Amino acid sequence: MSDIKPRTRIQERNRGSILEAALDVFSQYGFRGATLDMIAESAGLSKPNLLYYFTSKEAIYIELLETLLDTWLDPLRELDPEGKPIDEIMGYVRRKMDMSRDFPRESRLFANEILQGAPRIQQDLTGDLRKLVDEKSKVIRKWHEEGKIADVDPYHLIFSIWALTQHYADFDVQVRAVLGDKDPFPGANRHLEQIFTKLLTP
Amino acid sequence: MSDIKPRTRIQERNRGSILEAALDVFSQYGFRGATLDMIAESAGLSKPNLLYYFTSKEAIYIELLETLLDTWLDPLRELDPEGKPIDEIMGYVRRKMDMSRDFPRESRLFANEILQGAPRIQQDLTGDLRKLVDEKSKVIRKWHEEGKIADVDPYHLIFSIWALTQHYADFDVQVRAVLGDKDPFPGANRHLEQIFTKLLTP
DNA sequence: CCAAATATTGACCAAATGGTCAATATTTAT
DNA sequence: ATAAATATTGACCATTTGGTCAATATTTGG
Repeated sequence: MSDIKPRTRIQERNRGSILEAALDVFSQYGFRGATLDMIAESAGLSKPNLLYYFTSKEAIYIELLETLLDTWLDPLRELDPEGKPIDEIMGYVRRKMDMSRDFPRESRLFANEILQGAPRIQQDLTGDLRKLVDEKSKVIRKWHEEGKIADVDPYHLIFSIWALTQHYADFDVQVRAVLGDKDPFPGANRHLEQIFTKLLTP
Repeated sequence: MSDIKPRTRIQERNRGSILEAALDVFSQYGFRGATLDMIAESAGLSKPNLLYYFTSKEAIYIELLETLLDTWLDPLRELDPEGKPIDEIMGYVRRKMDMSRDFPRESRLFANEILQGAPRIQQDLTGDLRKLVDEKSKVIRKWHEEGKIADVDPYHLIFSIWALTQHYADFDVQVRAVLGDKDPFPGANRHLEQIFTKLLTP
């Protein structure tokens, strides 16, 4: 039934190396600024070898972007309309902070694609993302109408969460330059807890 | 005394066109992803003509970055230790929002340089920026000790202001994809006013 | 072990890129 | 009007870039 051959040991290994290396390079230099040579060198392969596994530079980039988008919306999807509102929102903030701490390169890949004008994910933005944000905005608005949280603009609340959490990944270089050797995340988590608790408490 | 020749009418015009075009291209694609041909075309000049005015791609980029950094810290410098704390901080937020609205490309140029690891402004980050943030953090801490504002982490407060204000410039494509045709800034300004007023009120 | 399948890579290619340069056009200032 | 200074750009260059390809090496599975 399935005509697709399973991936060999070497394919698994090398595709993984390439995607790992590519994530480094694309997240730093964006699509146009990255080169196949950079990625190949970082992956420990020759360029033709790399191109044995992926048909083109674009194919690598698209694979990374699609993987990223598959998971990037999950934290917001988990916001439960039946849960306690402040807990649910704070849970979302925590999930996003965990992602910024654990997947900074993915965050920067996304930031880079957005800075480029989002040429490859425009449909995702106006489609799935918009729908999800619309949906969760209704939930947040309803929570306010039930007196469970303060009156906030749901859209700008969600943008705030993105802005504040992703900043620690995207502007990591700047944050660490200012803070010196100190890990930013513990203080950031406390600070964001404070911001959103005060903001949302009715 | 001064050996420097004044710039001619044509030099002023063409340097301006080049810098304007370069800001467009560098803010979208970063240094590596931008090309002299793109900039020249956007400026309405030939590439050798462009290079008559600037010695290299790097020289154009550095000029833009230096101009940017000259003004980027001004809003924070204006924070007056003798003023009313919440007014002063809200003033800073407003100045930053005005910048995001009026100079989105500059914000994106900065974001792009940071994503690249800030190779050309590392000294600015660990030098002037750090000093200024340290200085204003002391002011904020003192305001709290005098009971004028709530207890907040001054560093993360400043990062929050950066994150929330710059987001509207840097992720403009995403914000507008979600909001549709609606101008994000009025709602954003109200929302940020709410966030910081609640956060800071003792 | 061995043949088939997969993986590797040096050599190569056309196009793109950051420039350089000299001939020519335009502007300036007297 | 005119000579000097400035501005413009086609042609060119060396290097880089995203690939392509065939010879060879390695792995796989019977």
